[in-house]
Amino acid sequence: MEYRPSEIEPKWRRWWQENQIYKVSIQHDKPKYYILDMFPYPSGAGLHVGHPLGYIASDILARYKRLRGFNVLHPMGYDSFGLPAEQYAIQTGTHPAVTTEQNIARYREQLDNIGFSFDWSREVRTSDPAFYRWTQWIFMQLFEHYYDFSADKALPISHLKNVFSQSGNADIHAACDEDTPSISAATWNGMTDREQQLFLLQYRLTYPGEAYVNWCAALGSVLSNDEVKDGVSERGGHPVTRKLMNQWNMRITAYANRLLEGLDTIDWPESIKEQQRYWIGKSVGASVKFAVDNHPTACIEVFTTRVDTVFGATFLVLAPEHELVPTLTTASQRNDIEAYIRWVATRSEIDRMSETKKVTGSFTGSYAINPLNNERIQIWIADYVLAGYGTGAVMAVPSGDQRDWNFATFFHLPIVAISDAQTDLDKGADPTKEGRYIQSGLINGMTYAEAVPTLIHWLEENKLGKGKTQYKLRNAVFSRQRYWGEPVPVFWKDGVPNLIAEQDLPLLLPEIDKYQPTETGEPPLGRAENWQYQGCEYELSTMPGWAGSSWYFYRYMDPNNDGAFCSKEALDYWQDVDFYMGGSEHAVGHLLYSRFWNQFLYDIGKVPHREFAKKLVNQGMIGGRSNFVFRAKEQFFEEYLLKKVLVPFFQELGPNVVSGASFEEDFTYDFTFEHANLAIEVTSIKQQDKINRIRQNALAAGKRLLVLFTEELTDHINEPEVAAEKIRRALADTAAYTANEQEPVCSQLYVSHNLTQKYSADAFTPLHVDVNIVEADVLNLEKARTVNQFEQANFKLDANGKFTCSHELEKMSKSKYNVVNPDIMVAEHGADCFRMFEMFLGPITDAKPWNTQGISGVGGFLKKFWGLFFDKTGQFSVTNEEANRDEYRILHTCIKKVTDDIERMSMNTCVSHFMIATNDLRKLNCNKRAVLEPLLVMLTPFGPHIAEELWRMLGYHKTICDATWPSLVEEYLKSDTKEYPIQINGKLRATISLPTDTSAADAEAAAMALEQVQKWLEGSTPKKVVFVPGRMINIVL
RNA sequence: GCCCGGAUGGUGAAACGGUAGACACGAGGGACUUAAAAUCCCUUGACCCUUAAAGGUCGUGCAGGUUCAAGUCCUGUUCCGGGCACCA
Repeated sequence: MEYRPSEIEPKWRRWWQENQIYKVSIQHDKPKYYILDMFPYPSGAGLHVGHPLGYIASDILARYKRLRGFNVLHPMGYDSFGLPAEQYAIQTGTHPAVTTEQNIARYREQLDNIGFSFDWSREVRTSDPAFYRWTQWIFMQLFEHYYDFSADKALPISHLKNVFSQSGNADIHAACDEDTPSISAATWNGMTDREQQLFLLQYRLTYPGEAYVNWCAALGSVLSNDEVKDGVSERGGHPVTRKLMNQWNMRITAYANRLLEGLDTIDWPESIKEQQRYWIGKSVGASVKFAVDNHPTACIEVFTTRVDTVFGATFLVLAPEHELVPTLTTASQRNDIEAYIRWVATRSEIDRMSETKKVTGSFTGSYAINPLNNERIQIWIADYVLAGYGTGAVMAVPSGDQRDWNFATFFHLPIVAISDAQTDLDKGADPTKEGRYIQSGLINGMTYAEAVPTLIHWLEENKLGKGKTQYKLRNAVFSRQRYWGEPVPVFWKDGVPNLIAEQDLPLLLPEIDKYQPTETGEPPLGRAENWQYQGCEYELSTMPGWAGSSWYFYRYMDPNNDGAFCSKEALDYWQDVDFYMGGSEHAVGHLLYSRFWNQFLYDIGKVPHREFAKKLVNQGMIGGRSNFVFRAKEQFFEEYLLKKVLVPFFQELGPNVVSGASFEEDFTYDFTFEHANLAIEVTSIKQQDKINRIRQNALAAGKRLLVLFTEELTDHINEPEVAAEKIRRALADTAAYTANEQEPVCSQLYVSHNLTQKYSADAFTPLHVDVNIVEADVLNLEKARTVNQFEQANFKLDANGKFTCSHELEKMSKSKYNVVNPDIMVAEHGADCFRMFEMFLGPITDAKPWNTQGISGVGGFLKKFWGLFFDKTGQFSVTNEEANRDEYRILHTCIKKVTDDIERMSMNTCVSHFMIATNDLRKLNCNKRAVLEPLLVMLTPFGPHIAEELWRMLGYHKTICDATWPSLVEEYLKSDTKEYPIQINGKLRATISLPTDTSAADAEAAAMALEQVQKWLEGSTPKKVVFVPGRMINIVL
């Protein structure tokens, strides 16, 4: 029986579905394993071959874990709120829900084709009210909580109210707005309810506040930074202004430290963790207050991460915008300072950012007092200090900071060494933390670790500073002025936001007439009629894309629960994600925000772990690989004529044939036969104007003219004698003008890429060709003929009868004709082949271009594997005979390698191991159940369809998905002998077969006895012989 | 400028510090066939030497180092990709 994936694959997919093979439920007698893929946004373009890369890898892991006895949760769903559907709605009026539904149907069809083991009964969609009801519910919990630094967790607002009424906010150590005033209990108790509510907003974990946004009036929307290019919108080029808007925010900064520390507890790629660390941007340091000489009330506060270098601070630098600058500028310096400030004002942000070499600055004339040593140091301003960051002032330590060193050197300011480990201070700064401090007052002789706490203690004692931690992380804007998102469950009363009652959830997205902002600039929800809560206005903004994706992984555990986002029972069993697969582009968006929400849900006792995903793997992106065909230009035909057709004429007629200096001159001819007074012109039949002109030209010059159409040359491209014959006839003829009377068949000629080198580069136009009609850079002519582009084309094939294309790596995009739909791959090669091929491409984490070159190798493997189960006549033939040692060795080698490699997600090498085992077993003609059956079980995660089919043939009636992963018997891997490599000075010179238990002395003796070794020894005695048992022998001369 | 990756045959790639290039594609040669397809077998890093057998030199971006032994570890450097941008 032949292997026919197109027959067996749909059959088993149907059977799996009908028998609910992938439906999972809580099973307390089995360990759980939760494997999650980042869910896709269902875009209109459908799935391309880049998407399934991660899905296939996680599916292999899921099926593998199931075979190993785990109860595997492996769900899929859709992040179905999003901008593209809304933009389509604005253009066409189609409700985004409709578009989304269609796109989801298409995604589902494509996903189903690949044979994934998703439990579709658990599908979630973020735009489903049954889902977003709980997104809204979590929002409400955030609103009802604040972050208490003393408890180091979120606590209910009601607790905060109690404390306020007892003792004000003096003793509350909580995350709140920067400018929150201190209040006493009396003040709090004296407030009206409205005043109290407004005051509490400064503490809530989600709160409305003013924020600057990129407002584009023409598009009626807020744009992200990268949608704004050069001050105008990327789409349409409309003006964009900074607009202050009332926006909901998430107080993620409250969790900055926990988000940072949590990174150390999870097995995520280091690069993702680094990006998150950088984003959070924790700097531990100290603030130091500098008094100013002659200005008793002024005080300059700086933040430094290197307080240990304070004795090396030889000047201060303020941002030009710093509020103290006018005060500190002395009369004599005023002109300079003002000129400098004016100059800075003319410089754009870009100028300021790109300038890194030139040192600029200006001295204010004032001096600060270093509080540690009472030295008078100059106060400068410079544009490298930013007003918006920290305090807008830095202490400059030229011996420890290169930028400060540059500044000091340029302006001849003092450079003071502070550590005995600093070197080469005349050449540059040395930021070392090694050594012991010198010229550093109270920390002289100390190490870094001793100096920092000493200094901070001293600063705090003298009230001249304190230890301080800063974060770069800002609170996250949560509002979007859009329609297609979750409504915020808030109504406004008296300028105070209030939550709607929990039993009124979900707050449904209202129907509106148009998906654009209102005429008054309110979000689209402002168009909804009679959309009010108890007579009050609802919040009109919606939630951002990351709202639903910040917690969806819990919904899969209990997708249909309408009493909770997830039941306690489900959470107790499934706990958290064991393995999360997705793209690294979500490094700080989704992956940071979902960690934040999870930490919060943990604080309020709703989820069991601080981190929701133990392990994360990023799959690499798949780029497009474009193919090009080469269309012949006129120059090609001229060169062709010269090389292929005119050669015999040269031999016959010698120098009487002349070719035009440049083929494209209007007033010379392509070729001339002087003796016969005949000119030849090569051109397209479409160039009637040109033909007429040349014809008149020839007439006037008294020359006879032969016009060869490129199209007729194309018709007979492989028969140069046709054209040659024509020239011969023209030479013998007397007619003044000759051209073809027949209409040529072909209009264009395409030349195989490997032939194009014989011609000049100008002879062709490279054109994108749809990669779906190209196999391994060879154009499939049959398919090509059905494409418009090639309807009237002729193809010049290479010597092997093939038409080759060139290739280039580009982004995968429709316009480049390099988008590959997985459906096509599945239709052509089968889902199992497609799955294994994607894995065979290389390590899962590597970015790589899509290239189907090589897929035939995987197809060939599957055929061979299938063939192991059949005899020569095509009859299914598997025997129950006992397997021999060689056969078992092949099997168990494969078990070991595949098991190890799946565990470390090295799917590409797994495929290789299957190939090796199959090749080896074929050589032995092994068709024994004892070997083939375990091998088949191992193949199941990779090729589930072929595995299920052969499993039935082996006589089983239940699915192979519940078979048992074979266990390794080490005994079979042992062999009696080992082929030892023998190295001389580390270079391989010979090999020798020795028993595995050979002693070092015996091995050495055996090696030394070898003729090849003796040759290298030349009678001398080796200095040393290294013997690594089971590895190698190295003889050192 | 800073941070993080990467660099191995014609191609995708393998390789616990221990026989570099497994496995596969492509290419070349051969078998089967009336022929083609399919299938199977052999060769395939570069170079040198040789009738052959065999042998040698070089080789994992480049230059050093550690080691009996380096694609792998260390230092420096070049190029490519990604991220961030004067963040104190």
